[in-house]
Amino acid sequence: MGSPPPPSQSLIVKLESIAPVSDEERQAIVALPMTVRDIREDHDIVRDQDRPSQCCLVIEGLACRYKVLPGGKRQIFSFHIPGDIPDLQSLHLDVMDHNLGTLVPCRIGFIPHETARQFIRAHPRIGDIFWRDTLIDAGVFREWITNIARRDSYQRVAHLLCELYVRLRAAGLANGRTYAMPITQAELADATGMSTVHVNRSLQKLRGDGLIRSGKRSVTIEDWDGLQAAGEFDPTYLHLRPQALAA
Amino acid sequence: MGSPPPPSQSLIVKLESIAPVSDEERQAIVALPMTVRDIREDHDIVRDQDRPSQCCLVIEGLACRYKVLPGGKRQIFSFHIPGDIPDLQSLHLDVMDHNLGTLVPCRIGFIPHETARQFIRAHPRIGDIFWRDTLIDAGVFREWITNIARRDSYQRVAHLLCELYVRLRAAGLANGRTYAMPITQAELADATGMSTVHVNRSLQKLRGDGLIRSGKRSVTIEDWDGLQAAGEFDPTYLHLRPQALAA
DNA sequence: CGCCTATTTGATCTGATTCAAACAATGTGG
DNA sequence: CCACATTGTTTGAATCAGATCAAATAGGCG
Repeated sequence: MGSPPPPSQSLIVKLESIAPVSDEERQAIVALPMTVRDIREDHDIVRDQDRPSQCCLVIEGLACRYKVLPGGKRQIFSFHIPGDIPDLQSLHLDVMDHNLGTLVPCRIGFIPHETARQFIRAHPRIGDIFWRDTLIDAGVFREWITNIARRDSYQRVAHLLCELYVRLRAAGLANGRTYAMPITQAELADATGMSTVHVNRSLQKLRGDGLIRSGKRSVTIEDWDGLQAAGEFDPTYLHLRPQALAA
Repeated sequence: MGSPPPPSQSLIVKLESIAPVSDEERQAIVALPMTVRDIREDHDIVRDQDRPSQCCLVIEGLACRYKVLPGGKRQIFSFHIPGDIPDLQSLHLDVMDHNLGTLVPCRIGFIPHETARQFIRAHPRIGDIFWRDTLIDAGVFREWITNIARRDSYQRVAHLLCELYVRLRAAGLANGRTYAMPITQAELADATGMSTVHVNRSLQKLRGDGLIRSGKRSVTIEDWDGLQAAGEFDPTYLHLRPQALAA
């Protein structure tokens, strides 16, 4: 029913989840020119050492930032859902220090740096929201440091599931207590610094404890309070506005 | 000889290490009004949950960002040397999601948010450098994630020592291959997600392997190539300008 | 149906933690 | 200037969480 939402709809929802956006600004975002491209699963969008000339907006799908170490091990730094601009940093840091890749088939919008810069100049308040967004990113990284360094495997996985849930809910992408999670256990392992085997056992324990149910590429939270407690999860670091947090 | 440098001198050096700064901008920075205060060792400058109304510049000393977990464990996210503005983020994120504290007696400059905002408006290019700086912060966090999640204790400590060295050198605070490191092993443990005991043993091994010498609150790098190799250290993620990197 | 990828299970091994105590360095007050 | 307290470093022994290795099972899908 009705025409499909413009590609920038998810971006508007995202920005509104972290700061107020005026009508005029909303319209400017809708008018923001971008090239939309579909990218297949497990494909790099931007690579370590690249010097991107555009930013990319996740319109549909799921992406992640990661790095591959000399020994071949992979570390995932963050997952990116529709509305995220994972390489906003390339506006100010010319050379990439990590990769950005898809986890599932994605629809990605590309915005040339020059366009983005003009846009920020014309709408400085949105520029500030962008800055704010990159600062939240940094907060997420700090939380991941804490998670990996100081929590045991069970807590780690619980925490990650909480984060995904709250972010997806704020983006309007959760269905009650259920959300799509097309992430393999190997990828969860690369994100949490654990082995696949142990991710599996931790998930089993979370299920056994009645905190979650996990089916085919999706998760249902059975006991939200319990899951938060298990992961010592406190969403403050996501700096979401109250309405996005409650959602 | 001559008068002491103005408190903003370290800030200028820092900004120049990550982007070019014009004469006019340099003068504006020197003129930037700030309140200077000496803060004693092991004291919090800003606390988790605070809503700061000013940013702080490390003029002298060493500070760190950290969080304390429910169980009482502490995680250190970053060390901050003269020239750093560790809570620049508070300009855009009203509530703190971590603490900022001193590790040694520090001289700190406080710049009211309103002043900083006006300054950025008047000197947008410096605003961009500030943004860039917070993006580099995020890069450092990512590297710490990698370090903690994917490297063993020996590598972790080596990597951290490399990072400190390169940053201090870029700030003009290294003396050849020697630099002040008034960080206890317990603090190194809190930064690397290890136990004090193991930090100690890793340091001993680094010494035994002839990579470093460490004396009273200082470190001397005996074998720079070896130390970098041991820690898989690659300074790209610090996004320093070539001249600052070479220093 | 058969191939490929993802999940699950079991057994073993190890890097790092924990606990406990000695030792060294530094500072403090008498 | 020394006794004492305090904080940081070092050492040893026991233990454990999680990695690793290996193999079985379960889903998707062409």
